[in-house]
Amino acid sequence: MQSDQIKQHNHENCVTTALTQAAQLCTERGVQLTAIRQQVLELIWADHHAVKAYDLLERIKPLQSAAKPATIYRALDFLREQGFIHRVESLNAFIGCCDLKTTHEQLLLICKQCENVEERHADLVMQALSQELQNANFLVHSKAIEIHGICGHCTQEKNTVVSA
Amino acid sequence: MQSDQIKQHNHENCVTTALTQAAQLCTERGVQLTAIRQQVLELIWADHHAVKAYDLLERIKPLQSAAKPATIYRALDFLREQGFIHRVESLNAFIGCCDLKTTHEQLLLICKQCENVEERHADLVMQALSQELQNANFLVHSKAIEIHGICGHCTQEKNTVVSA
DNA sequence: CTTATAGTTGTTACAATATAACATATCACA
DNA sequence: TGTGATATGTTATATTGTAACAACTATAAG
Repeated sequence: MQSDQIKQHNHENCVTTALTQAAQLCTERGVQLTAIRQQVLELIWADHHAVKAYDLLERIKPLQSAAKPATIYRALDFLREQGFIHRVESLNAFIGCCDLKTTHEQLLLICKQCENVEERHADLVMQALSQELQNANFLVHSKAIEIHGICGHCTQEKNTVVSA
Repeated sequence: MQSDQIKQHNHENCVTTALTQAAQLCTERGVQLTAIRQQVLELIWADHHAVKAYDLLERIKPLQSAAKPATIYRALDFLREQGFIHRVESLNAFIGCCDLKTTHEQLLLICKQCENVEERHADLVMQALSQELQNANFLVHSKAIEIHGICGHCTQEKNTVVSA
């Protein structure tokens, strides 16, 4: 409902771009973007919400009537390995990665109200974080940085107050 | 095994401090640190690893033979509400909070090898993050910042290299 | 004291999330 | 066209977490 107002972007672009880039990267890497994998990726990109594995399972059944949990989890594993999606740890859910070209470890802003998940590079945060980890002599394998709250669009809806 | 070497601190202090402070805060707040809740908190503080709910269930059974999943999850809910423990989202597990006095949202460094979880304030990171969130006009409710990798102690064990 | 009430725990059942293991099918290239 | 690697089908089960309602306990007001 209110999430429609948030889509001030042409979401078709997101989907098309994501799928095109994924297909291209798979070719480059010599891995297979099979029908199932592509369908799962498309379903994840249906909107900017995080999607749960069993929801994906329900949604893919019209296309893949034999689909079982393993079907979905395997596709998700593949898509994650290839860096096409993120797992949102604090939601047990998955979102499409907006930026297949550059880095992968980003800030996720998760709106409790419209449920949209926004990915941000947040270079300064990442820089400070790298420094901190270096100080700690900690060798990073992966990062999960997930912030829950209310996004700008949703606060504006209620308050009609725009801060700077 | 190797985690023993990491304990270059007297862990008794951690436990005692945590339990004493928790008891005191409960009194101040007029909430009850019941036997079950205290036992769960103690079990969580057994070491600096994140503990899973069903492991806690097994461990508490000698003390509370009637314990069921709900027993544990209720205690965990209470301890979290009071800020005595953190949930580690990316592990579906729980750790004791080292700092009951000040802020709560800290950096968690999770070692894949010794499985210790270190909590860090990382003020500069948090500062940069606050700025980023303000820029995004995002109203924070909670943060999960979890870094997986190899901790300083474990890398030293292998390499005998100490960086600065 | 005693009794009302909020808070806590007991108990059963089940929902939601995820993986293991092995059989079968398909792809991609020699 | 056969062969090894990759992907999928299938069954079963492990793991994590909640719902709902009954029974008990602490506490504090009368």
